[in-house]
Amino acid sequence: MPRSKVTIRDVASYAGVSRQTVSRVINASEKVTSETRARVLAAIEQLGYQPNAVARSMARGRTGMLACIAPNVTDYTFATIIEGAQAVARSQGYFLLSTTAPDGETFDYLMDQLVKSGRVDGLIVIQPYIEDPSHGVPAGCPTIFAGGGAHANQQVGGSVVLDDMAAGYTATKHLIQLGHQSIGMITGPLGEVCVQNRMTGFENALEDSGLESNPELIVEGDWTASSGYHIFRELWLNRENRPTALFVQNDSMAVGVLHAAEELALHIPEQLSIIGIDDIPLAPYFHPPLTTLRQDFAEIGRSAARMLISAIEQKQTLQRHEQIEAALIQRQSTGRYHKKVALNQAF
Amino acid sequence: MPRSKVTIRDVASYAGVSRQTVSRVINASEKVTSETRARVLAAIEQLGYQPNAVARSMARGRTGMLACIAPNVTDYTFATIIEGAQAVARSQGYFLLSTTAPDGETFDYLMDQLVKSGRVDGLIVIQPYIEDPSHGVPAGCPTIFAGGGAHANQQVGGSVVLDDMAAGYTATKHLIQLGHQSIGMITGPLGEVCVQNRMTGFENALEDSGLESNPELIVEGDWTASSGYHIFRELWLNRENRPTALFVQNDSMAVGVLHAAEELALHIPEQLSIIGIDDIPLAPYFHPPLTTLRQDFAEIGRSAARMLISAIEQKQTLQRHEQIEAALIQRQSTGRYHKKVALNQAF
DNA sequence: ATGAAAGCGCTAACAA
DNA sequence: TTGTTAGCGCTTTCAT
Repeated sequence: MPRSKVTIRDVASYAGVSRQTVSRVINASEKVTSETRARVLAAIEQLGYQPNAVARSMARGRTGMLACIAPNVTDYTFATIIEGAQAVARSQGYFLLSTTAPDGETFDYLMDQLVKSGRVDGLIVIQPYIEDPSHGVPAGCPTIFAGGGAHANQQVGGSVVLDDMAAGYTATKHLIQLGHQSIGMITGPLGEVCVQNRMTGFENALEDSGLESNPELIVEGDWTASSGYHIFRELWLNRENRPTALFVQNDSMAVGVLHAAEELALHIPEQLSIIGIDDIPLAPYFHPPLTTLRQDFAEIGRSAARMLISAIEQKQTLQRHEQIEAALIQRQSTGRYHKKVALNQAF
Repeated sequence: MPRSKVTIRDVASYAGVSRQTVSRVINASEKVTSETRARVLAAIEQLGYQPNAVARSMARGRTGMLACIAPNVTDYTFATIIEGAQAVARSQGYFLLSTTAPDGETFDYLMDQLVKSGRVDGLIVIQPYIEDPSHGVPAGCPTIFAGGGAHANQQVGGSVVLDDMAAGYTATKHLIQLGHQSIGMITGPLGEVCVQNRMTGFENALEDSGLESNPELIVEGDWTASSGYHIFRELWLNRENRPTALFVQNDSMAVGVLHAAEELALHIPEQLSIIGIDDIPLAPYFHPPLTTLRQDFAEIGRSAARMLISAIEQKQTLQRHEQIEAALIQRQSTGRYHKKVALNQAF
């Protein structure tokens, strides 16, 4: 779109005032007579004037634009964080530019193009990987780390993360309370912070109940349903000890497991309990409906945006670190451990 | 982030040239001695200079920023379109700002803030509703309508849409070819363009095969799994004529149907064939794996971004209208119609 | 309460 | 090939 033709000058001359007065009106300054204000407002209305955002950014040195960087935007969890952040940003007069950084090189490029070139005032970074969480966010750029994991040792920036350790603990405890003693786990990629934390929660829960974790029953997946499917088949068909319950670190993989179990004519939860994490919208519609932990991703996004804007507007320091708890959603994929049922498949 | 402190002036004086020369170097103009260029480049490197994007936008009258407006960004289909568009945008040196416009008021606000205030150079609009598709996109703003439906009568702007009529036809034809004669349909919200087109395709396919469409077997859903679930229960339990096959206008609703069918102890596809649309990532993992039509959403986004950038750079006119075809993905939720099986439920 | 002047950092048009 | 002169549209001093 070519530059909008009507500028502050036009409004000023139309209203018979100086440009500064117009500026004062559109910036809601108090130091204008209500009469002058009315005249200016009328002129604005008449001319259909809309202040040029680029010029304002130029003059003010701030753009009112935030960026959210995530590995991708199609994943339900990331998208929901982004949507939450966008809602808050917009309500506070900011815009949120979301973009993907699948690798470090892209991330660096974005830092140049977004931050160093002054396109945005602040950053929400969703960076789930353990390796170098900040990955070179330019010093002085207000940044909030969201969702991924506790980068608590971050020298700059606040964070809003899931309490993954508690989530792993809760999920595992749920299975233990149902009487399960042989509990397996399918993890996400080991290079991600949340995966490690969920594992720790898992181990802690077992330990607190005097159970031993069996390394044979812990397998690394890649978050996809496909990986859950293949891992479970392998686990069920080729291992000596079969678990009676499985903690799967996200719902997509859990669906893969459910599907494989179905193919193997396994009865869920009678022969195997399965718990996921995320509570994606389709979770209640799986076969059977999936017990899982609900994460409030939208709230993470909202909270991150709030923190970021506060920091930008210097209302508060950036050192806050927030954790969002997950809630157990009990459906039909988990059930009490019944020794007989688990051992003989005579249904 | 406060304005980056090193400007083109600093580089100029450091390199002992004028600002204009620096400008030429960073804009890859040919009219610079390779020796000067080297000196300037060295200065840039030394000082860690990064051109200020806002100032460039100001001087050039263009921002290099595009916006994609969708009803939401969490829906898999929208998110995928956005991701495709982002990839192309970035590869061409643009940024894509995606944002949501759940209602007309928000849309208008965005037009002011994004277009009239000069924040973006062009627009990709995902507006699935029949009512006023352009909804007041300011004249002169390069715009591409994506995904929603054929706004072919759009006076301004091109479009990249799904061939929903063909999709509806293909889905229905598939069921007919399996021998089904009593075919029901669960549609999306009737106010959406694609819904109408898919219905037309459905009707056409029936007609071409000499079948009559039964209005009793056509019910409006809202795209959610929950609506599919409830509609199907109602359809199955309270209607006189049960269909032997169901065309469900998206995969989420199809999952709801599958779930309800499971609860009713129906055998799919022996007693009922179900076909969806979208091919969401989890479709192969449903119970049974869902036959559906795959839509290449990423390609829609890519194509839309390409068209938009071409239009902005005046490489071509905006009047192109592209249609993306869907592909039948045959899985296990559809099967041949067997009269006996359908009539007696003795499995 | 209002206005005049001086930039913000860059590019475009013209000169040299 | 390089430098000079003007802006882009707005906000921010500082006067008045």
